Amino acid sequence: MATQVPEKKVPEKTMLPAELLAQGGMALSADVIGVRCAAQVYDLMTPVPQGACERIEPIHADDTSSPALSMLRHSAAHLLAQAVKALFPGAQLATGPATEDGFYYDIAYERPLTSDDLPAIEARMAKLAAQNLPIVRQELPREEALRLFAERGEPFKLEIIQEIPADQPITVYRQGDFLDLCRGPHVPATGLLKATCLMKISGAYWRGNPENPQLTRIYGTAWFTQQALDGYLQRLKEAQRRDHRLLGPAMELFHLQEEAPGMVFWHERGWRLFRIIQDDIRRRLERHGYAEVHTPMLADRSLWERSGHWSLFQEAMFTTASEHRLYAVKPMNCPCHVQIFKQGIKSYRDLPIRLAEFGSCHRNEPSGTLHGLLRLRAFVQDDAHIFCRPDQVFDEVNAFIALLMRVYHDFGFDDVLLRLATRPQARMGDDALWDRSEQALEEALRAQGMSYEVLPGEGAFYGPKIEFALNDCLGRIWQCGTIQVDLVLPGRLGAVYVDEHSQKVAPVMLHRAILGSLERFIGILIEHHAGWLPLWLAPVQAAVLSLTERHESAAQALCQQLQEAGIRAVADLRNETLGFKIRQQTMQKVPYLLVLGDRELAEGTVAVRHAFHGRIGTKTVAEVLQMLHNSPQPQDGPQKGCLQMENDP
RNA sequence: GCUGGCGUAGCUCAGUCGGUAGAGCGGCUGCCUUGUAAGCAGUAGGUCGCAGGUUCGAUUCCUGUCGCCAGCUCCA
Repeated sequence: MATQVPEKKVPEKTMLPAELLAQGGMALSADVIGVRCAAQVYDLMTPVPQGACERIEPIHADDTSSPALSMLRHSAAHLLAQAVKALFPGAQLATGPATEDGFYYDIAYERPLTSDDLPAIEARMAKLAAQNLPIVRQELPREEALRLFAERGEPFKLEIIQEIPADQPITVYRQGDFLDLCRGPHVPATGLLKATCLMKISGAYWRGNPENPQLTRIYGTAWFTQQALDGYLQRLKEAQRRDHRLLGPAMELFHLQEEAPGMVFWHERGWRLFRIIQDDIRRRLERHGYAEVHTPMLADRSLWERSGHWSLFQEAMFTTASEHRLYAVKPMNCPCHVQIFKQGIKSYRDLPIRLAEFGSCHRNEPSGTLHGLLRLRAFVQDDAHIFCRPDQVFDEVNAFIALLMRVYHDFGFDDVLLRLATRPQARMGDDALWDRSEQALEEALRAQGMSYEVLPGEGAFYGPKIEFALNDCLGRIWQCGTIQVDLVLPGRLGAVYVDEHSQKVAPVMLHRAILGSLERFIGILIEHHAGWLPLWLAPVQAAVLSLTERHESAAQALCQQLQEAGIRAVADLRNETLGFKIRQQTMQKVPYLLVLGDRELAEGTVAVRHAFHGRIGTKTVAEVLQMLHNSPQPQDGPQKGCLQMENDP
């Protein structure tokens, strides 16, 4: 971008926030830590350009808005750095920003810092906070700044200074004998940083590039009050309680073990859940004009060479050899689906052709990236490839988004992150087709009334895509659904159809998945519902509990009656107290507990308890069946939404 | 894959400054016959992740390796 010569004849008139506040008739009370001015936050040390905004608003030291917290946390990062420099004088500071709910600082030191070092650092931080050191801002000439940080042995800071555009001032913030390069804003004194604690320590590369030296990253969090900090720590604990890696085995759904890293052992209940989900998706796909197929798990290396996977994806593919031929275990289903498309001659009138597969894929992911069900080496995708004409892309994408949102809604997700990834620098296919494809995706998003984020340059080399992502319990974002335009693969693999002019042309191919991987989706589902799956998904919907040995046969009979009525029921006939059985079934998140004792046998009823909501009352078996059958089913049909059970008791 | 941490009974974890280990829960047996989130007693479980090294002796110290956890990078 060409920059005009800055018309900096007279330096712009500026005023400190305190003056501005006074001008506006507002006194600068002791708890004011900054001001908000035209959506911009200024700290008390930074002059505000006059005329920057009409109205300024003080920010108080109990503000819960994210700019105010960011300011606090950014200062907390400095406090951390100050403590580290005091304890480990040779440490070199890289960067230390505020994050979504805390802050970190990347530090290089002669030895890696470990979690054993944290208590000492934390203690020093508390001491520095107690001293209530004023935080002072200072603008420096570039040479002066370079000299200062060279003197202090901060090579990373020098690198950063050199990248600051020449027309931007260089500012440093000081507190006591500590000084850091920083554009601010910061709170006025370290005394505000009392509700601060260090969380964890890990590695990070300088500038996120693995070629660069690895630094120690220390994470912490900071809040304005101890109460807010405690609340945050409490929320973290809650989130951990939802962790699918703990809940899954506790609910007897699955386990993982080291002989099969990144691969799941599904137990009966988990596999039942898997099948319920698979059947639900299968039913919807049938209604939406998809044809389900099934393709080989292994294919000869030559197919992957033709598809381009061998050159781009080889690292991630498992291979196996037989009779002097090398096979790769499929990491994706697309090349195989193209092979099905290629059988016979296709007319433009045949399109779109939608081939779906619950494709079992293997990818040799780096060991460090594996994470419960959310990141595996073997997983099943609800994959499909739509072969269509360029003019059909919009309709297909439009229909897909509607289908996907319907599915997410039925599974209890209404908060979906949508991202449109557009053409990268390195790409294949001509620009006219890219224009048309990106436009089709964007128009479909608008037609569906979706808000989305554009990620410029993040598209695949073969085409633009829309990603649909969900959050897990720790706020991490996991991509599930996707729809990707592929302008390249059909051509590479020689797939064609005959158009209305009798010409053979390559179809556009849309890769699309709703759940992404069924395994990952189940992991997110468990966390989202904290294990309390909607009734239609619960692997066991009801447990019949016998009170004593006298009630065993009646319990067994009731269980069978429920099963015959299509309810997934088990009988708990163990010689244990009722309280014990209720506790165990509750921990396994079995939604309905049906108790049979003398009273119920005499009355011909059953005592119903909902594991989450508690006692419901006594009902006849007919009433129980009616209640279970009337509970909401997934839609994409005439029925209503899902039974929601959001939290634990 | 990289950096750091961790790996002890089925699970959660304690412990050994180097002398082959212990608790709670769970399991089993018996008692109890149970009324809405853990009844009582007894009892059996362990090559202390795996492989080397140091040592009279290693679960403990060292090295390597595998796995797990957090983050980085990558990704459904």
